[in-house]
Amino acid sequence: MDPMAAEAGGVQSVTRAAAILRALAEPHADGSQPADGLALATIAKTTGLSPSTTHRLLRALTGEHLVEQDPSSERYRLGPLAGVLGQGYLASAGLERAVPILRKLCRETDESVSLATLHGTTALVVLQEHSPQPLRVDHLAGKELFLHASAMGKVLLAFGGSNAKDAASSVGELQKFTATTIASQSALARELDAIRERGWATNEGERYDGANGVAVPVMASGAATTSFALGIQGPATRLTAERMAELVEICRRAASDIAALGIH
Amino acid sequence: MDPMAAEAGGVQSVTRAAAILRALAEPHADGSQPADGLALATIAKTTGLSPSTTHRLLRALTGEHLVEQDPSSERYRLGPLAGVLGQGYLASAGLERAVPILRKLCRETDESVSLATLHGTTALVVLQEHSPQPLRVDHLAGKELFLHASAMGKVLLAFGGSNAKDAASSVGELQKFTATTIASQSALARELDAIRERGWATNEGERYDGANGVAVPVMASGAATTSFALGIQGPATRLTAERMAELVEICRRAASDIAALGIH
DNA sequence: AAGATGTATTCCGTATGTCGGAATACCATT
DNA sequence: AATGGTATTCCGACATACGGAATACATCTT
Repeated sequence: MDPMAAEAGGVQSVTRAAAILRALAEPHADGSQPADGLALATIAKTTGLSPSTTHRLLRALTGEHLVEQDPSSERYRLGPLAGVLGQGYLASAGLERAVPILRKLCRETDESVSLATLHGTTALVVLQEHSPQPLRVDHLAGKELFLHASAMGKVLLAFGGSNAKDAASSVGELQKFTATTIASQSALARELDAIRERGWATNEGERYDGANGVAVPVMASGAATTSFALGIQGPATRLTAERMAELVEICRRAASDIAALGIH
Repeated sequence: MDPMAAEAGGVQSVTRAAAILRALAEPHADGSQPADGLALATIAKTTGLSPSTTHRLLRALTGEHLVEQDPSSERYRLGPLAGVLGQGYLASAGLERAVPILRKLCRETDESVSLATLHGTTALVVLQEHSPQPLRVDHLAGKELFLHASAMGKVLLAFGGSNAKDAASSVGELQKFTATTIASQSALARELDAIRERGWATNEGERYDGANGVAVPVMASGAATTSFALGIQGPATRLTAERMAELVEICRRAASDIAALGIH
């Protein structure tokens, strides 16, 4: 039906169900608040499905506990099986074993630490340890970051396996957030080359003013590519360019510890 | 096809996909190890689907990043979208806001603390804070506990809304794990009545010898039923019957703080 | 090395399960 | 009471997904 449906895949009823799940997982969209629960009509609109199809799929998903419906408000939200799958992902990717390493790095640096992986055209935060300090920069695990406007994203592009130009163009349009956001393909490609050269990336207020970060790839020794990046985030006041350069070493050590775990 | 298919629900292709996801999420089954990744044949066998159907569904799921396939071993495991959904569940249920409360309770008691909800015929651990002590009892978040052999499970049964007998019979067969495991419906029903009476439950080695626990319901003031239980777990040496009785009060306070958040 | 299992993967005609418009039921407003 | 906006159910037509069998591939066997 949808002119630009086509997509890759096999069973296009699973695809639709996945679209519904995605819609339920993201609170963003048009900037609305947490707004616990989505109405059927809302889901139908955002997924582009007919209300009756949406309802049928939701029934099936509810039966599987992937979705649950609030008895009073009739709104839908993700169900407990989604929670099980989330933990299952961490376990099956071997990521749980990385938690202690992140925690240690967090304690040693007193800043927020996170691990991200390439997910489609975004960097997905899969693990996160919060800085104990009151002023800090947090990504919630599960959050998707822009590849061109985050240290971890740029690392993933630089060490993703394709050359700088292809990687840069794979991101698509480069949304401009702040004065320092990289805005052109060519500038991004140059930045990626530099990152690959020295082995790490920084982000100085490219997404949010005052929020900096430094990231390194998680690579098995000898490997040339990776799909995980380890990063430290914090306020620009503490995470100055000099401090970030200092932190690279300890960060790199933690990354190689993680790589040694055989993360997938 | 399957004689006992029927099931509730609408779209029975989503049901099958969910079965596959469940299979990938659980490492248990016939006691096999972590065994990162499942082979197509294994998935087909455990779900009872034909290999070609399984493959088609897996293709669709892979396209949606709900599943990913290891390039070398060709085995399947859960993908990053599963991680996103897991976090989305916590967020949409409002559970993230409960984390600080669990953490506080954990610090105050020095024991592992967890929050569980009713999921089908099991108690699903949705949040968990680990005791800092080396000897401790941990449930991993995402783990499913037996309702009749855990303090949190018994609380969920006792305050789930149905009367003691119905609740007791809804569990089905009562698997016997240790000498203290409740083994008969009638004994369970009596226990549930007692729990409802005094407002909290304990578990003294009913699942694992030497592992005790105490749990209270998370109920909005005035409400009579709940679907969440807050529990403390620890070794029997530290968590004696007396100590558990003492902990009930602080535990109950934490539970009412959580209830005040408007958890769903 | 050539064969022989065990995989995952693709093909393709059939019929089964799914689609979505329209009718209904159910609440909240006004 | 009447009304607008929900979620939900029906049902016939169609397209989609089904699964047996054929293929491709890789890893053990002899």
